[in-house]
Amino acid sequence: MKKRTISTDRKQTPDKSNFFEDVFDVVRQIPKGRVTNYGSIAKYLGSGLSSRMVGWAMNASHMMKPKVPAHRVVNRNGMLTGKHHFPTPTTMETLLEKEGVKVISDKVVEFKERYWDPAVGLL
DNA sequence: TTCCTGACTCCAG
DNA sequence: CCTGGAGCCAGGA
Repeated sequence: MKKRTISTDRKQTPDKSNFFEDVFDVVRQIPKGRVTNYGSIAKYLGSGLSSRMVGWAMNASHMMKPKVPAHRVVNRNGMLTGKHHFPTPTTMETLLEKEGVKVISDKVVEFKERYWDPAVGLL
């Protein structure tokens, strides 16, 4: 097996892998009423992780405890690309609006102002 | 092991 | 402005 994946290689890890833990940890630190994008998280973790991996990790976030505020993570356009993966298609925007984030046409209003960069927030 | 898919992003046309 | 293709890493069949 040439391809040595983290989970297989580190199967001794208690959780799925350190990767999930890192992603969740960052997402959980997103301030209420703020949002971020996959690319920034990937870049913050940095190392070679791709944006897709972040979103992919979010897919497992639902079963994680404490629950991860995946609704605060959107794509670079501020569009709620992952809304379809929530219990209901309206869950994501509902949660966001409840936190004070307006969502119109599956997009975060004033995304640029609502944007929260992990590298800055965790500074 | 190889092939396919994915909650993304960037670059061209 | 919108669409398509390539790059990206990890997991499942």
